[in-house]
Amino acid sequence: MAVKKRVTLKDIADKTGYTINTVSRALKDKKDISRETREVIHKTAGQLGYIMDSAASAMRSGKTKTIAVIVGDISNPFFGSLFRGIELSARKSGFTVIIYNTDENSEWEQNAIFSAYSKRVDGIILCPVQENSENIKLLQRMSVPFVLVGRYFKKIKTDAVFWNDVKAGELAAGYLLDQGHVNILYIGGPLHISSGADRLQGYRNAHKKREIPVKEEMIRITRITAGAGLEVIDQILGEDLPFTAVVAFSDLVAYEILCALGNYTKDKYTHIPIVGFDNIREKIMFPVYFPSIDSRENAAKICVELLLKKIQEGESHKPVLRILDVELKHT
Amino acid sequence: MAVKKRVTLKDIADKTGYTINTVSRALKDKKDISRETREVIHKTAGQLGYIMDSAASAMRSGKTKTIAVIVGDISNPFFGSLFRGIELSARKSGFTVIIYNTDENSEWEQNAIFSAYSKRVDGIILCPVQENSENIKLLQRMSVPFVLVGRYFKKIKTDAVFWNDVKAGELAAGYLLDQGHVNILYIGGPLHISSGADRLQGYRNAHKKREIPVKEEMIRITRITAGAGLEVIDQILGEDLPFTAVVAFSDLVAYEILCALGNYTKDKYTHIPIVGFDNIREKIMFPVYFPSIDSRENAAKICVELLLKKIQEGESHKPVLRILDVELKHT
DNA sequence: TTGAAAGCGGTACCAG
DNA sequence: CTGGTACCGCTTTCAA
Repeated sequence: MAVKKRVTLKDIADKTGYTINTVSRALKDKKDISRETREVIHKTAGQLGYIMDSAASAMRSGKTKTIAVIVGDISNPFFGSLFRGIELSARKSGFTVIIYNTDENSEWEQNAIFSAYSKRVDGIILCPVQENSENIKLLQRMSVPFVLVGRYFKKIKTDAVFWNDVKAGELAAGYLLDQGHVNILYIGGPLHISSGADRLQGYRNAHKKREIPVKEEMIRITRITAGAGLEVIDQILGEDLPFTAVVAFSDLVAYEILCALGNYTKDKYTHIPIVGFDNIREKIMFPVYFPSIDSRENAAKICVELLLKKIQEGESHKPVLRILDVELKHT
Repeated sequence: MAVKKRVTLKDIADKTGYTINTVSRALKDKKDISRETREVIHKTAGQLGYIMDSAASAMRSGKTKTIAVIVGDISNPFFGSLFRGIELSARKSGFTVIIYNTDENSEWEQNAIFSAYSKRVDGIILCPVQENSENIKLLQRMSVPFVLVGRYFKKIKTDAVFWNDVKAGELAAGYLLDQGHVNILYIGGPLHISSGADRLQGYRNAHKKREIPVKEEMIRITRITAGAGLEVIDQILGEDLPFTAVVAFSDLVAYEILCALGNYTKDKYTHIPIVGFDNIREKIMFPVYFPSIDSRENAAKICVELLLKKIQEGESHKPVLRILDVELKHT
């Protein structure tokens, strides 16, 4: 049963005596084809091992049933887990997913967008780099349906699904402040990233509400790619900064910090009070415990639903902001 | 600068006065087009914001410059990291990557293969479920270039890149045996999976070489999807099994086991001797340390190179097995 | 060096 | 209910 050449509609048409057209419609179960015909065609299609050429289909119909997901780095479990959720939801609606990594770099982000457009994806889910807003404007000009995830632009109206990061930052810092800490090291992401700015704002708010002054030297901004946490903490430890607790930009950064601190304490497994974000331990079990901020909602699913809705509605769609509520979780 | 409709070659042709054909070849920098013409065409293409329709291109040329990666679960950092490496290598050669998750389920694996075929991917990198060999035979019949990663079939000749898992198992068990442990719990993957079978073989070999008897009740086979480690250890702890050390199927399972054991000891962070596989800490820092088996080679890169070679060579390609040497790494 | 024409494999649209 | 035909946008081949 060698299947060297691709089986096409024509092969089925030849074998059954119907036209390509009829075969095409029969296989799509259009109701204007008689039950008998449909069955015959389906059967021979099965026998021949027919698999539709989606490139051809896409070309004519303009629909690829494919969405692109563009994120910083898929090997980051936060994105990995998000992506997995997206794939699951997308699959349920018959969509396939292409992935692009930006490494938090605008140029690669642009390449990804171009490539996705070139492949005629039906829509894009993007966690934007946010160094500038060029790429977003580009997406808008191309009029490809897209949804931002995890980050948003204050000045541009787009669909977006993101966490309430001001509240997140406030919860994190507040938790530690309420334990009596007043020197809380804050290691956060760049301020051009909305979550970076918002979480820091939350950190400040928490202090203000408790009338505790924020010490600016406790605030450290860093890259959010892998290894960044290590670098910062390494530097900080050279400064003799009197911090007694830490708010880390993500659980991953928190782990990096604990790794680094481990080198400076006798017992590697006694760690200082630290709070992270993303609650990665809910997805990947890990035997080191600290509180983490997260939402109860399924961001991935919400993204996909929103995107599909947007794809359906087309131009008439009005931008929707879905802000996910967050809470502090003790695993 | 509204770019509503897609810009096509025709638009450029109309604007420059050349034919579609000439435009196409000019944009591909074929040398049978005069420098002048090329420049004019490139310039107007830029002005109009032309982006090639790869669906159309693929249809005619048969090449999509896309590969599919099919793995168990991308949210597993092992696969996430592998995938990332694949994407990096593929990108360098101008390839895009589609991803499919099988959840270690043959049926989904088949769907993934069909979908990839339908999208006319140029090649596939697959970590096979191995419940049976139907899907591999399917791939061979479809004559899509593919490379297996992490697992191989003893009875079927295919291209494959995988770790020396017998040695891996031997190193892991040997390390613990040499520390004086004689009751080493082995928590491994299903035996139909090559790495599951091979690592267990290695565990046995290590005992044999040291003339230490293997106690069969120390051998536990489990699923390898998330949470499986927890289940097994939970059950084992009800049995009062006198193990003093553990060989875990992967670092992820090791972490799960440490989580579970944490519930039964006073100090959560004092853990029993355990050895894992994959050395996930090399990619993602975690402040819990134990030895892990891994290779020095870049599996992802090797996979991509092999696949691209196979794509180029076509039918003439002879299957290649790349067995990666492994070692025990103390982070 | 450039142009004309024939497809790639489907789908949309209209006719019968 | 089924067939005919144009056509999606690009690449290939051959001719000029």
